[in-house]
Amino acid sequence: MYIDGVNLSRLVVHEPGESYQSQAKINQWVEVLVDCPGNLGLFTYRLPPQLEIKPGDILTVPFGTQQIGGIAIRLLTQPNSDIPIEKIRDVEDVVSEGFFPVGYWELLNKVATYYYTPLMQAIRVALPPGLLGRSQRRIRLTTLGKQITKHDSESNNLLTQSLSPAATFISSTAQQILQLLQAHPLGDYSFIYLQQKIKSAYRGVRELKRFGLVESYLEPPKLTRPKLQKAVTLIDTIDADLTPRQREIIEVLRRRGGELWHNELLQICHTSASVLKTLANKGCLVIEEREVLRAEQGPVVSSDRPKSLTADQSNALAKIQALNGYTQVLLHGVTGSGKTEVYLQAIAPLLSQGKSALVLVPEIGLTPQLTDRFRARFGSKVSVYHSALSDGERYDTWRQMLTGEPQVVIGTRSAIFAPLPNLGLIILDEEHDSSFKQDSPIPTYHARTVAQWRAEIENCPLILGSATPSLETLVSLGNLGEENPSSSSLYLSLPQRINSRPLPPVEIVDMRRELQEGNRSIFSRSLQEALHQLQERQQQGILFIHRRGHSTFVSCRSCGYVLECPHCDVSLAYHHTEDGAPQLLRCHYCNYARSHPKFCPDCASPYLKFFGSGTQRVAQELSRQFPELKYIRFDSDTTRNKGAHRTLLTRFANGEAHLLVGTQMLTKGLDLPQVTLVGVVAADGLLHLSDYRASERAFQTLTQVAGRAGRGEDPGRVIIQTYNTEHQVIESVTNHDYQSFSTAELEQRQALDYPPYGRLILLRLSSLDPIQVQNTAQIIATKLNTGTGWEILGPAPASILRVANRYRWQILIKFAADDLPNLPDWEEVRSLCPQSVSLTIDVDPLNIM
DNA sequence: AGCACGCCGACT
DNA sequence: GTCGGCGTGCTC
Repeated sequence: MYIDGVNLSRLVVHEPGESYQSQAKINQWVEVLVDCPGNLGLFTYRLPPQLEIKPGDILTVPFGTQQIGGIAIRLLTQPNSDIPIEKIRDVEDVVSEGFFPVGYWELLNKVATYYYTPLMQAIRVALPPGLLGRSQRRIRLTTLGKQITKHDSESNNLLTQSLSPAATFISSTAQQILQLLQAHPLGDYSFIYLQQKIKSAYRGVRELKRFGLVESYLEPPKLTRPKLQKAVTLIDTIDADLTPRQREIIEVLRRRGGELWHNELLQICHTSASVLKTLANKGCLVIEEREVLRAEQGPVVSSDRPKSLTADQSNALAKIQALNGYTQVLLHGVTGSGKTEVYLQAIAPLLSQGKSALVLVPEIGLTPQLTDRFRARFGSKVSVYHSALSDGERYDTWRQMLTGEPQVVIGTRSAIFAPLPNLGLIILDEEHDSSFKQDSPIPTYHARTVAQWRAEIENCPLILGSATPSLETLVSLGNLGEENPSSSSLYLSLPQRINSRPLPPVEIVDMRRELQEGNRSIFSRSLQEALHQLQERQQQGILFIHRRGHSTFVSCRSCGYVLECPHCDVSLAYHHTEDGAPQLLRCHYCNYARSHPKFCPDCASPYLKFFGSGTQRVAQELSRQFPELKYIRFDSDTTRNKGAHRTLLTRFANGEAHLLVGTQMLTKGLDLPQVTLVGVVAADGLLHLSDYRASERAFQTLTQVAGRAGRGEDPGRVIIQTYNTEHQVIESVTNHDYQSFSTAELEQRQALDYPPYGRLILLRLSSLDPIQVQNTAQIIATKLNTGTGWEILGPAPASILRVANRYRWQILIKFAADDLPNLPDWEEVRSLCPQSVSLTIDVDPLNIM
């Protein structure tokens, strides 16, 4: 971990002592890990007598001219002698007493060390947003500043002359600022904003301040706080002297159980707050603020009971329940084999033992079905935690976890840091999914890796579930054949679908032959026939397309000009919004959008044509060829709004459409029993990606999407269209043969020392200056080449050199997985970067394009 | 990150 | 000589 001067890698938050009361008087100082990007280690603060602090508490402290967040690390009986005592300032406030248990702190330290991230950054991912505050300097007009008119300041005919003899004129900078502030309804902007908007605003503001036209003030940090609501509680009083109206209210309150929310009571009794206040003053009831939880409201689901298990499922469950302490379990179950039921039944006994369980899923929005099933089984013990929640919801759910009530938390990757004190089990569902890896910002952690550490620290089992396990997981289990009781890993297999349903047969269609034989449609004859059949029999299916949008690019037929994003080196994709709405071209990298030009910007020809086939294009083609067929588009364009996934899936489940047309999202754990047909429009986009993981990803995606077919009563059928029928991945997918795929792929990885046999660290460099990044990349690579124990690949420009106007280069460091070499000194590497070049160290990168 | 200070080139 | 740019260092 790089933090100047202080080695924080073994930093320990002292456990909250029992003899806390007596300590409070002695410990007048506290060392604080402060939330400032410079990472300066620990700062000492004085503890004002009215505050009580335990190590691990989240604080607000003064820092320079501002107030910022920090974590109390340890209490001191006397301050460090090397800082002058008069420099020590008082802690401002305690934000949260949610202390970190010892094991949790160890986990965060491990994340910081392994991912070469300042500890504070690791803490940031673990905390809900809005706990670590930061004050902001703002500038506002004074009463005088509001009175001064534009004309006054421009003509320098001043009012100001009467204010200050020095004020002979106002500089143009100051005038601009004044005008900007006067345009604002409240005459109030943040200092930062003014600085961005107007050059050298700092001097202008100082000038205006001298004239008394503006003032600057420090806005205290905006923190997420518990939501409070007034509650009314009945106090049993014998004969109070009450009016009939007051008696009536007391009676209502008594009938409702003696407790109601203040506003509820007002509404029921059609009365006013003053009446309640009077009653409170008479001692008949108490009005107090109470904390209410802002938790995401799940839909009402009818409760269910444990289902009976197949022989494989019960075997797996028995093995899991026999576990004692940390074990990594791979639950390798084919699509539709009932992994979720195993999870549910593994969790149930834990809850009654007073323990909690953590369930991680790739993307929560995509799996309303999964959360519904958990809610049906465990009711209100289930809470959901992910970044799409509002800050308040996240904060409250987080605080609720700290209570230690036995519960089930379902969440996305950041939920691996859920502060559950008594964890009995961690489950990663669809563990192969790449969304468990964070690309940016740092720490670039993988939830699976962190889950392994956490399970080890908490000494509880970790279940990794997948139909297509990642090669990392497969290899980390060691030799699968043998049962090794002393080993801390376990392989469990569910090779059969539930109710003995067969895996769907997979048909490969050679699109080259289709073309040769005169079919120029994007649908092969086989798929066309299947779609007709779907319509005739009123069955349902899924059509998988590798990319969203309408077409991959737009180009001119006359001169070949391709419309590109002005900020990135990619072509713009055409997005069809609605009929009649303006046509949009959009960049998938920076979200730049422009209207579709009528004429070629280069040669003015009106013949602009769309190429490639995204979801929209396929959907259009469907409407043309199958006008009777009803479909629902399911991709990130149509599911952007909150709850859209659920709505679309419900509509599909209600039989409102024959087809679900969509992208990657369709592969992630959808359980739609009525789906009989799965079509893959073109597998080729998946097969030909230029990184070493392309095959693995293609195999996983195709197997998963194929696995959506035939999960119900009716048998399924899968049609995959490709120009590359001989590809090894295609063959493995056709035969549902994970074994042959993994064996072949692992051989290749081993030959090239790629993960899981070797390890990678990717240095990503970016800058607005194309020359400077390239040079820096070269300098760093040269420097790294002088070291030993690793291999350097690159420097190379990123496959899309420019994104959002930043030029990107990268260097890949490859080394053996088992013996950790003396890795380069990152501080030294960082020091080779000029100010304008930013460097990110991505440990175990998944995305190296 | 902010926000100082302090050094240097381009003007009055 | 001052103004206004920006590079450097500090924050308990």
